[in-house]
Amino acid sequence: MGLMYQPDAARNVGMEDMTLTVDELAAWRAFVQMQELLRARLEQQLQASNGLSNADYTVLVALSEAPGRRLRAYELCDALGWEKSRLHHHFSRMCRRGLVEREQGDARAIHVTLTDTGLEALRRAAPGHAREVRRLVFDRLTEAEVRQLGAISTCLLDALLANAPRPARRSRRAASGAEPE
Amino acid sequence: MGLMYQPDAARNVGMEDMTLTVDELAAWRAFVQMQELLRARLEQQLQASNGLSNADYTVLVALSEAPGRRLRAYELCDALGWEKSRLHHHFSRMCRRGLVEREQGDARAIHVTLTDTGLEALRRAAPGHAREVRRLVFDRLTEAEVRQLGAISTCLLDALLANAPRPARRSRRAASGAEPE
DNA sequence: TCAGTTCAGTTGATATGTCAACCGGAAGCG
DNA sequence: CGCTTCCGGTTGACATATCAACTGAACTGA
Repeated sequence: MGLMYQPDAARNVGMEDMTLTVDELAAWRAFVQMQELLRARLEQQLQASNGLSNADYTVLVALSEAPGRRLRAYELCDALGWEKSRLHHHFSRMCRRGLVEREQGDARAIHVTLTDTGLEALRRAAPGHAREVRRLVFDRLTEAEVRQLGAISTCLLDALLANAPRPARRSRRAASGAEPE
Repeated sequence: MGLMYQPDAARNVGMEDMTLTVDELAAWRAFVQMQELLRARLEQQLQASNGLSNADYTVLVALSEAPGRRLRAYELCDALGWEKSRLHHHFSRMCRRGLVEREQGDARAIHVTLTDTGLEALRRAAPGHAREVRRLVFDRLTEAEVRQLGAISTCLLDALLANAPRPARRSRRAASGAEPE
């Protein structure tokens, strides 16, 4: 997703049955580009200051909030919205760095546990990361815009979760409150 | 970036000097998750229907809009906001698939040219992709929300482009109108 | 109890993105 | 001219993400 959908694109590409209006086009392009740049910046800040990737950070946060600072692998997958393979690979890398530990539970259960090292890394990284988010995002928006952004995001997120891909996935917002179903 | 910044996270992680308000937290979490899911869905749709990645698609669109369907490598970098290394690697892969061609110009100039095959692939992919964007995003939003999303995105994007990282980058919105400077 | 299925987890191939180091032509400057 | 610096482009190492195939435990139903 990039700078596509410009009015010109319709001509060049044969999208005569244009599916998006000009306003939508403009909003979409700005959104996509903003979102990519923002992601890259946050990634760089985390990486440079703490040697963590966004993915690392996300895993650490999820574990730090779990009871006993650990979760079963598939729970973590659900919480993050990751597929099991991604988690497995990433988990292995984080294990090597001592941020998390693998524990064999009963039967097939594999527990992912946050180590002290991991928690310490998260503690060091969190304030700077939060500051960056404030600096790049919330310092630029009015209160109304923050509300709008939240509303739009929630609306789109719900739709995305609802019409899920293959297996009707369960709720993706783990760790926030009561478990679904 | 994931489910971080929950009120609980502050306790667990020692972010007592909380940098984000509760409202901001909620908006941020929804935004991040929505954005990741949306990206994944669009990627899957493109990949499944046309064997293209988002990155492929973005390159194809940028080239299709360029005069003569070609750009110098660094222009393409600028247009996409990619670093040269990323472009080089991706370009090589797309070359192998016959979507684009490499042309040695004068001196150091390398021209990236859209092939007929590439244009054809773009033509086949564009309508479905646009439909997916409409289905997942614009069908869910009111006109007001579309305007808000555009305004917020533009605002944040400008800020991101302004306080650029290392070398003060030039404008990132290429291919949309007159060339900068 | 056994067959078929589901499910958690693993693995490997491949695609993708990032970083830092490098190469050689171009530009600026004495 | 000769030197340095800048810059477009290349390369390789590595981290990351995705997919499909596989393993073996647990469930299901006869």
